Amino acid sequence: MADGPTITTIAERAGVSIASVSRVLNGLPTRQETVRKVMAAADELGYVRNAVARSLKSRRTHQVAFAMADVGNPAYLAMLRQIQPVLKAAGYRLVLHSTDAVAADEIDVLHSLGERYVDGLIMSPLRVTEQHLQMLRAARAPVVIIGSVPEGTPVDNVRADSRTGVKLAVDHLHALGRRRIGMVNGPLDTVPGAARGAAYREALETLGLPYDENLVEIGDFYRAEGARAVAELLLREPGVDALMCANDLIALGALDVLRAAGRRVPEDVAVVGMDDTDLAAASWPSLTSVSLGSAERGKAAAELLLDRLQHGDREPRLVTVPPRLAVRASTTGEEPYPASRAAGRTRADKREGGRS
Amino acid sequence: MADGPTITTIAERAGVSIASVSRVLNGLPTRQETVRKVMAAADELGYVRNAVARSLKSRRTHQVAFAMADVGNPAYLAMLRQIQPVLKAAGYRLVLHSTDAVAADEIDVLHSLGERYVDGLIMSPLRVTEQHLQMLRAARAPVVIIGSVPEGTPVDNVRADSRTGVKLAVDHLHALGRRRIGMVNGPLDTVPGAARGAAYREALETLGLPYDENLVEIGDFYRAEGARAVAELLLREPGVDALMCANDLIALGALDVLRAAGRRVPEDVAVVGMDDTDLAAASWPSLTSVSLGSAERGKAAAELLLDRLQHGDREPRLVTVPPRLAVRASTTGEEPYPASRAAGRTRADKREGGRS
DNA sequence: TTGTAGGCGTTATCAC
DNA sequence: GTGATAACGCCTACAA
Repeated sequence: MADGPTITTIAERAGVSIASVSRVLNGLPTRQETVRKVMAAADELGYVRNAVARSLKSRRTHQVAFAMADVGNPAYLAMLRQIQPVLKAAGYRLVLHSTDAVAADEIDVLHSLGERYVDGLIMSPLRVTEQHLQMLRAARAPVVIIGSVPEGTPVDNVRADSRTGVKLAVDHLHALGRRRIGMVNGPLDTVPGAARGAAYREALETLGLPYDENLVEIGDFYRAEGARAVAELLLREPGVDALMCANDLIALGALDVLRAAGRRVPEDVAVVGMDDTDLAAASWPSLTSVSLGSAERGKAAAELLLDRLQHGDREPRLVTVPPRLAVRASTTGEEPYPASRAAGRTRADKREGGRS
Repeated sequence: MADGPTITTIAERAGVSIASVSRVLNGLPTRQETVRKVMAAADELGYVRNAVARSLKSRRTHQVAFAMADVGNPAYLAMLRQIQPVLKAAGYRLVLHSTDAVAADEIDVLHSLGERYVDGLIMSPLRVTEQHLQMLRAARAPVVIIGSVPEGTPVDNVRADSRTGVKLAVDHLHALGRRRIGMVNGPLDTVPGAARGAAYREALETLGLPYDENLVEIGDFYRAEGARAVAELLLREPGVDALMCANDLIALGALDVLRAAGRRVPEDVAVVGMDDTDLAAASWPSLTSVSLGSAERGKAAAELLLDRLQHGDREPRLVTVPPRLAVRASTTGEEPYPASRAAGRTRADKREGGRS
């Protein structure tokens, strides 16, 4: 762990100036003989460029930050999985920030952009406050926001469409003949909770189904809470024949309770989750789930940022990623495993694999 | 996105020298009046320290890298989840490397330590080659290896104990009265495959059970492969009453096949997985699984690295993390959900939560 | 207490 | 082609 060699060390050893060393190292036109001497010296010394000094001079760090609420959340993980290779391919390193869903931490990250340790930032904030917007307008480096941001904010923006997503699910249930479609939501004061609740109501309306308060239960975005909520809903509305759950964990809780209550899924009650996490494919019955395109959003965000890093100031762009319904057994009754194994590994299968 | 202010800008504005600015910014003894002027100027200009310039001078980046094979693998994710907060609390940023299980990429990361863009590295290599060891000996920054490394290698080392892990599981099955305990393993030419296979044999021996080749089936570490392997094993040995699976995905495949074959779990066949991933708690029946302590290993690695960053050269340390058996319904038949919901949220529940 | 000046390792602009 | 030399932004003797 001795102090590494610098271009000065090489210059001395090769008997040339540091300018020549730098030129050789950067492939600028140089006499053949000089090139040889420098390369030889560099090799012998095991020289490696100092990235910090480089950055100071070039004003580029070749690092990009990704800030999200929680590393463990599968939705963010899906984004990360897409962002990483895109950045890597373009020669950027990834700096990871976990903000623990604390707004102050997000502001902090935005502020730290001024330290110039990264060339840009991808951020997926829990909600966008006025303070966020202020910081975004003053940001010292390009930012891509995954989420929604008011028009006119000078950042690229990637959005999901949970409204259409909920509609896809409700339509699917309706097409299967379900007419008493319940909703198990998370808190209404969260952005997704509010959006999904409204979308549910809207979807019913479009289908000409009545909106019935008794069919709606609010809990939190956890499995145990989902279970509790469904238990109460069943008690109040035994006739419910389908459940639209605001995320996969809630849906797993629903499966727990339905099983315990002796209701068959999907014969008696069909269940749909949301986010299409790995858990959806692992549960039994496997869970039909609305994908909001986390992976696609991550990829789009990374590409937007890279583009912006090259073409300094173009107009901010908005990308909206369409949702997709991943149909599985909890609505159709058809299990993909092990029957379809001839068709090759599933996506979740490959993802989870590895010699851990 | 105009060029940010520097200490020079502040110095001019405050009418003092850059040295004074630096002193104020670093809290060194300075006259009150000067402090005021500098702070005022800094505030008005929205000054933020340039981390790159700082690093060049101080030779510290306050960044640490974590290199693993695949961001999507739950075992690595569990490590990441622990590493992140430890580093953050100590004021370090996290740079993430995904090596895609390619040895050359790992060597690359080791080499890039010479660029000095991080102060240290935590690496979980797929396997440790001679080239790895060479690079490790020549590493230009402290490294912690999660995995096994020969004695004498000058790096801190954190290990799992899959041998004891398998023994825990086999003992558990034996205690439940199972005597025809099969094993579904991954390829024997992988490190975990070999270790787990040997441990299985050893565990049987200790219990005085015969080792029967017919009870062992080799596939790969994926769900569909696990299903295939179990299907063949069932055909060959219908009397099998327990399955030790080399990871959770294989175990999920086992559940699929057993269900399709009309075998009850655990009444007819008990199933144990390995790694104790989130999937184990999501499946039905929920999966008893051997935790190899990914989370603990991550935490230990981060702490070792931080310690090393403070106390430059102490002796390399070795930490071995004990395995733990997470008992669930696939062996005991007792489902934690929703019965135990009064007991509060489970670990997996909290982990997965969030307003995605 | 404060300012001047040198250096961290590179890159880039000059003359030569 | 090549070699001094001046930045990049910050920290820190050392001198005043």
